Amino acid sequence: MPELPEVETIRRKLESVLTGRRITGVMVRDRRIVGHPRACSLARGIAGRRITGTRRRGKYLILEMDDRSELVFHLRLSGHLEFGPAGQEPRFERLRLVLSGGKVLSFAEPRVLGRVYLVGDGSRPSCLAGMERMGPEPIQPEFTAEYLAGQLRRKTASIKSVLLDQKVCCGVGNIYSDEALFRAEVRPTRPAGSLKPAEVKRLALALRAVLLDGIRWCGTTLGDDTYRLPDGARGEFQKHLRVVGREGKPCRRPGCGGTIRLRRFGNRSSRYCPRCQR
DNA sequence: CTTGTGTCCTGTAGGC
DNA sequence: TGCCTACAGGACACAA
Repeated sequence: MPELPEVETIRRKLESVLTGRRITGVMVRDRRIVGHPRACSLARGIAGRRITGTRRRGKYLILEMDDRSELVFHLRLSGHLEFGPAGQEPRFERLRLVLSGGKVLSFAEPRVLGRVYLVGDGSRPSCLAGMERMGPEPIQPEFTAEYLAGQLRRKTASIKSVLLDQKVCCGVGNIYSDEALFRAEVRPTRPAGSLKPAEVKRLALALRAVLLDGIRWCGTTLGDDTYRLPDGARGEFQKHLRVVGREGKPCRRPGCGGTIRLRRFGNRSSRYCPRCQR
């Protein structure tokens, strides 16, 4: 699932190949993926524009246009962006941008949960309010142990669900929250407000470290599903996961001897080592 | 405000 | 073989 490291990897790959290219054609193949404005307005609005750069905010990927408008993608669970020559469009393609130089950027999304938005200079549609309210990037210096402690204070919800709250730490999803909690030796079911200062500090550092590792290894491609780089390549971070995808296997911490457990609470699954996460 | 639950979506895996 | 159900889960609406 595309989380911060996956979206950042996609952004870095697209930055070099998209910047300077003009959008010569737009094909909305499924209008349900257009979040704002209407499909026809979005198509009209970006046709003929030149892409001047890319940005990322949390799990949102933003293409900057020469008229200061922005094309904003959210890949949700199964969305991916594919860049390549015309004529090689992927399965489940929902939006196609035909680009100068004979290239195509395809937004493919089997589950139709992902969205694309066109945001004009200054205008802020209410459907993107979530992006406006988003907390700091966990890989930026302002994401400190003190900040995190303030966010966790007096909260009774599980630390796992608080980590998934984009207002607290944006870009974190199910995979990287489990991995960060393992590295910090904190059990996902712990009430957020019950973490001791040392645990909060470990968690802030672990979040940062695991997200940077994820970027370093170009994201996580589990099995054959979903996440790929824009050229179809796989990420490599799945080789370095310590709990995700390791249910029933021995804990990797030297001398631990525990077995990684899978537990469902709320309506999502968590993996953790019951021996070293307390 | 906080917290938990349901909903959107559809392909795929697994059971029988 | 083929049908059916559970599951994957990010964001948000909504209820308590």
